[in-house]
Amino acid sequence: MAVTIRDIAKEAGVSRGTVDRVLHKRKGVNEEVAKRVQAIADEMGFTPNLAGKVLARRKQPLRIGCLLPSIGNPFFDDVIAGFRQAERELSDFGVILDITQIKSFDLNAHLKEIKHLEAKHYDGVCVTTLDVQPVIDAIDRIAESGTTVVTVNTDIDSSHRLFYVGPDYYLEGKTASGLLQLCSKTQKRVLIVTGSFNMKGHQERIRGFIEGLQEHGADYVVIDTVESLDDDTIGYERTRACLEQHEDINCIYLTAAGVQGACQAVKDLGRQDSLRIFSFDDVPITRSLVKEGVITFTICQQPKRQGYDAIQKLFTHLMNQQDPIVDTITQTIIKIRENIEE
Amino acid sequence: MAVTIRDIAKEAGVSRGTVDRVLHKRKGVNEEVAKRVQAIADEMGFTPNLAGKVLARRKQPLRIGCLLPSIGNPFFDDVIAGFRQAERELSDFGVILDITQIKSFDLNAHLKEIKHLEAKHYDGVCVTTLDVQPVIDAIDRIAESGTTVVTVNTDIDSSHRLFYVGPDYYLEGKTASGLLQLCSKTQKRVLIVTGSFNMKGHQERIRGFIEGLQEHGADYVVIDTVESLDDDTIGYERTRACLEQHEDINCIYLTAAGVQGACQAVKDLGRQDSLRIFSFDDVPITRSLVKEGVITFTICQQPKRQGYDAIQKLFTHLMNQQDPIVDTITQTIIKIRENIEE
DNA sequence: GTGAAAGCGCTAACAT
DNA sequence: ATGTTAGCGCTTTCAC
Repeated sequence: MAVTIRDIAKEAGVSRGTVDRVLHKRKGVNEEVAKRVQAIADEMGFTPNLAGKVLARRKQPLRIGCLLPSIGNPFFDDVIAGFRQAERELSDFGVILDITQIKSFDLNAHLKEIKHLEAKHYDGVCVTTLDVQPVIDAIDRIAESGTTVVTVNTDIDSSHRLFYVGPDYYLEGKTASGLLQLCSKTQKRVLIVTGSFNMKGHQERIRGFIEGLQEHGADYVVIDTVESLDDDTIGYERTRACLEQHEDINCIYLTAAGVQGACQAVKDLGRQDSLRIFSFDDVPITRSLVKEGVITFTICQQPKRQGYDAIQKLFTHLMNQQDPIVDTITQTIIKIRENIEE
Repeated sequence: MAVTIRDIAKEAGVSRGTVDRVLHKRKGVNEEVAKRVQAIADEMGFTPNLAGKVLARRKQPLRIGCLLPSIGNPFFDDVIAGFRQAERELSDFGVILDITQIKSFDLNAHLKEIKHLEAKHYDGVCVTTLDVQPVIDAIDRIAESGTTVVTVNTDIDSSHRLFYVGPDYYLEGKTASGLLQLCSKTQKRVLIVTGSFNMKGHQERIRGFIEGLQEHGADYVVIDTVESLDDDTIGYERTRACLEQHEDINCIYLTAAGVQGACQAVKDLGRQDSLRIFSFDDVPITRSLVKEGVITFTICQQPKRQGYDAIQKLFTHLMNQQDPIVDTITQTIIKIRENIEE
């Protein structure tokens, strides 16, 4: 049977109240006594019982605020599903989630919502946001106010976020390069359609891809790299223009959204049989294009797990089951027609 | 704030004890009263609080017995890791796991250990065992004695197991066929090295593979299908014999263990560059062969998740948070050199 | 057949 | 500075 606060109290010859004070490093305890109690607790291998803790502080629910740039971006549906599952499982433990969704990557929108988060004084905060200085400053302010901050899906360069849960974008790119190498014998003539040159994740996917090809000693040439700005119309036009100009392109590497547009250009030009197309993530549009056989591989990052794990880990931390705090890098998942869901 | 037993009691004008009796369908309650209380509970949307339950029944820990044919089979290390993680997370809730490991697939060993499981009268039991009639009967006996039985990794054809957590072996095979199709242009001349014709999982992997090739309209021929009996020496000899006899084999499909032996034969004959090798699972030997570039793809099934989810779901059920009971089919994960761990 | 009370481990408010 | 107590939601025991 596990050690309880009672056991420690008896062993130390003090009351449970005192033990509680010591364990929470609250003051108002004689130093001698505190030391002795702590020593006994350590020695007996005390770990507080979660059920007991939860029940005791049930009137003050644990409030967690989330922020996602998810409006209009179906990728985040799965992250939210993960949030919701964690919330359901933790609802008996008094956890309440507030999810704020904003549209895309507008700096001011992010700053404004982060201000709101700060004002709400959450116990914990879980965000996907922009990795730029003003945002970092705003985040750090929240952290300093006593709220635990964690990042999901996209990390920010802040010493104050407790941990990150998300993919390794570089590895995703490298994995794409490995697959291309396996399924093509001839020279690879690649068109890269990226989302934005300003998005670190997109850039990392390109870097991993290129460096992977180089490590393989692959015979490749990048014909062009264009931005879709995550927009189908732009994706369509730029892809089409490139394909028309370069008859010999045999691979399209799509690092972000705009997939539907790019693939439509391929179809309109009747080139789908002479092209290997790589994309990222498993959203309705990529899924159906994979099933159609237009996209060969789509490389995924366990978005639901990201949401779920981020909240679970945050909860665990807030209940101070102090395990070592490490980032969680989700797996790089290769999906083809056969192993994509449904 | 969530509805509690107290709320119901007050609303119904009875004591908490009575409400508890009704909710547990224990007798000793006037039928009229029972009906009314139940109606009120339903109406108010009562769901019992996990923390409260756990704490109340803390003197009788929840005992779960596990059985795995894992001795000498590193695959199960991850399943066990999943068990252990779940056990750690649930230890505050009074969960205790007993893991029994046996060597391989000897019928009598399985029967003997299942007898032991029965004698222990666990609250729940989680097994990987043989899908044959004597075992099924033994399992059903446990289930009828009031213990909840679930299967992990390999299902059994028993109406009494509550749910199954594990892979879809057929889909794994199909995924392999899809990959082969993608990375080979010429006629596929395949050697199948399976574990045992008696193992349903291995057979399903073959069936999925073949049917997948057929659906693709692939140009293929299965040169031979041999058993390794999960043994490296046998795997070596039979693979070598086949390869020597058939110079034109260009693909080896390894459905089970014996991988090291088979690959050694390939190496000894200097054929690794002219062969695509597919294997299953991410164990030390497949992992190192993938990294070496000998195995191209290894197709995995989230073994750690299997162990973790099986215990978590079992726990949830035993605490009668009655969600709908469905099997959990783990994902089919493609690993290549780039995205395999480490 | 039903109510009342104790207790699981912990925290917080109150008392000394 | 320390001890005592009530109470979180639930189960169980005991009393009526």
